[in-house]
Amino acid sequence: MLQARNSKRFEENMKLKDLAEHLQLSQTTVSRALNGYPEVAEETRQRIVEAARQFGYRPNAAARRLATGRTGSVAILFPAERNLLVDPHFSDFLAGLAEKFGEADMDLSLKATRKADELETYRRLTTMGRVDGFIVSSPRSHDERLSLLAGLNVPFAVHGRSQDGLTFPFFDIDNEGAFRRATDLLLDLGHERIALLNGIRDLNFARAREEGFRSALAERGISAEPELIFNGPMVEELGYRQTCRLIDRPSRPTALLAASVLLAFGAYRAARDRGLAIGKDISIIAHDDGLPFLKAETLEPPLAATVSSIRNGGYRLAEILLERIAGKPVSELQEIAPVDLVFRSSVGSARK
Amino acid sequence: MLQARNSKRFEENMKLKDLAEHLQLSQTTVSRALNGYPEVAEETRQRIVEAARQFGYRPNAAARRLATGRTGSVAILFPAERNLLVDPHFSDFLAGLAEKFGEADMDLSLKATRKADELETYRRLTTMGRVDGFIVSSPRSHDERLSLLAGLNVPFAVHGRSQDGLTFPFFDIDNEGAFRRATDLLLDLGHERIALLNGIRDLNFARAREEGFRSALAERGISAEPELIFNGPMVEELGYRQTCRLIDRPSRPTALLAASVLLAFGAYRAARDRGLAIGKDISIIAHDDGLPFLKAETLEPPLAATVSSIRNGGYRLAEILLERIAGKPVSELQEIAPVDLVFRSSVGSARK
DNA sequence: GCATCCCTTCAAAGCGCTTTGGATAAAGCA
DNA sequence: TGCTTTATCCAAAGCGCTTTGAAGGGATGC
Repeated sequence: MLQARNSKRFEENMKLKDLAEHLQLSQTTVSRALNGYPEVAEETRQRIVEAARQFGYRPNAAARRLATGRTGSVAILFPAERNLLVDPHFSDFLAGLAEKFGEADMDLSLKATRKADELETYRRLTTMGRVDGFIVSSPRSHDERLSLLAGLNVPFAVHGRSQDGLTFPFFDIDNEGAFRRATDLLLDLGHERIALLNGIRDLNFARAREEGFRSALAERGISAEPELIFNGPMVEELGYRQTCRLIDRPSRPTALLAASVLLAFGAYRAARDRGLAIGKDISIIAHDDGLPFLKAETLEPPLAATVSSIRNGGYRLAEILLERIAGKPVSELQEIAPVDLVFRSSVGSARK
Repeated sequence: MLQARNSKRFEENMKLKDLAEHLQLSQTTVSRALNGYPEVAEETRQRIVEAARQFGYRPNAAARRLATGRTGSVAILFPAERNLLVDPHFSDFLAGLAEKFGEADMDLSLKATRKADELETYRRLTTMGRVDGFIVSSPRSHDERLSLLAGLNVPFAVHGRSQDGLTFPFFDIDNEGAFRRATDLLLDLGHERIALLNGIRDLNFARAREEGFRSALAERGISAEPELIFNGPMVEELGYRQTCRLIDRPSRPTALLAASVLLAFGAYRAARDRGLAIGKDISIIAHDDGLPFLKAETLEPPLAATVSSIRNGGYRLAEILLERIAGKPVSELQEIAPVDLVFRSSVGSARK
């Protein structure tokens, strides 16, 4: 707790007061001129702006924060245990956030918290007034973070949705529709034993994708076989292992739906290992988040996919949070982006 | 520029003044008690701490910042163009930073800036008093960020070093030594045509690694062939492509030194494609940053490596910056971590 | 000509904390 | 006992901005 006293900052910069004195104007006028308020004569404003530029004057952030109550920063928390940062989906999403917040000159602060401290951290950051809002990523179908934040009455925006009937700003893609259509495509091509390699079960996007998958099957009177559905982290390794397992079954699936290109990449490796021709012996289709280092279209054969850039998602969600902070009503800040389905040669008709 | 007036924050929280009044004490005493200063009677402190806990009092961050001059936040800038966040080396490093700064309750703020704005952003954040310090990553051998920051007189800590003879706090690993020893090992095993798959040329760590490589060769009277040295981003794809190129040369190298497990992973794929037995027909050794999803020891065959966790590096560098901010002299904040060399079966003796 | 308005500008009051420079009372010392 | 220390606590002065409430002066309206 003990803190060093008397730790004044670097060299002294020019202050508003100094600038005002130099210009023979009041601080009020200078402040207003610089912040774009209308009650300043245009000529005066010019003078002020010019002088500020010349002296390199910059308003002190802490003082401004205290006076306005706005912090100019938002936070995103993530579990320190799960190595989320290393998940390229998350990183790419972060990149989108950082880009937009950078443009808006807002600080995006990253917080690793242990699971046990997470809710308390939201509470603490809020009541200390350390942030203007939060980005929440990877919501679970039932997620206590959301009700907490709603209760704290602090702006937040969610990457995805939840199932607990709360109302909040979010950006999501049409996961259910995407997977329904992808499944439909496979069904149209005559596939009936279709496997699903999905994300971690609790996460809402995985639930939605499974729902889309199931409902497409159900419409044709097919019920999903539990053994053909896998839930887990979306990494190459698991795509490989699960696909091996599936291929080695007595009645192997003829098609495979993967929740990430990473999983599909593993599936490709497994198929090759087992000597199966992708697009012929086994069809593979995946959701493509647009990860820059693993492009669906450059795989061999090119991978059919439902596509939606997760990085753009981050960018858009940042905009949503900014608008929320600016006071726009929640009802106007709920966005569901459609997902394209791109047909490529990794899928073909079922060989009976 | 125009900003909404009158945007007061969420519900009102208890303030220091309220707490002091309730306790019938002065703000001074309450503040001191809570911040661990000695001039408060222990009994009084107990009362204060208890009351604070009970009312859920939290000091307002902006007010504290203004009063102390400390912001409680540090920033790391990265180029928006290069998709650095998606580089797993960077992400893992970030994870280490986030962990330590989280423990210290410091905000770590991520800033994507365009190359052209980068220096100006450092300047702006500093003079506005928005940060207590900076983390600088991936220094180039000659890096203008370092001289700028030194001139701004703001604390910063560098992940790596540079060649321009500046003095600053840093954490680095012994890149040169690591690669010298790895090269020595290969030479001891009889290899003479050794290739180097390295990182981007401008980056200082790549320079150091090449230096280590060259000096080991030079000691045995061998001079490095330029065609056997590759510089570029450390991704699987390039490891694959470059290794293919090397193998297809008339006199192919018998050993390969890679600056990342990702590059080595690509090299493995290339060797397999070309029907070469790793550890026999071609020896491969890499630097292992400890990326959690790609473990050198689980590759087939296990990959020999110089190892040093980049995540721990991030953690340690965060400590260094914190100590710098707390006033510790630069000379005590320069750390070069040794690198272990782990022998595994991906290297074997040269077949003549 | 006088009252009314608008356009500019200003002085001063916060924002909620930390910290300086005492003041008071109790304790130590001679 | 009288005086210096020491241990506690306090009032008030910032920190550097934004914003409220007012005022001065020229233009307008009748």
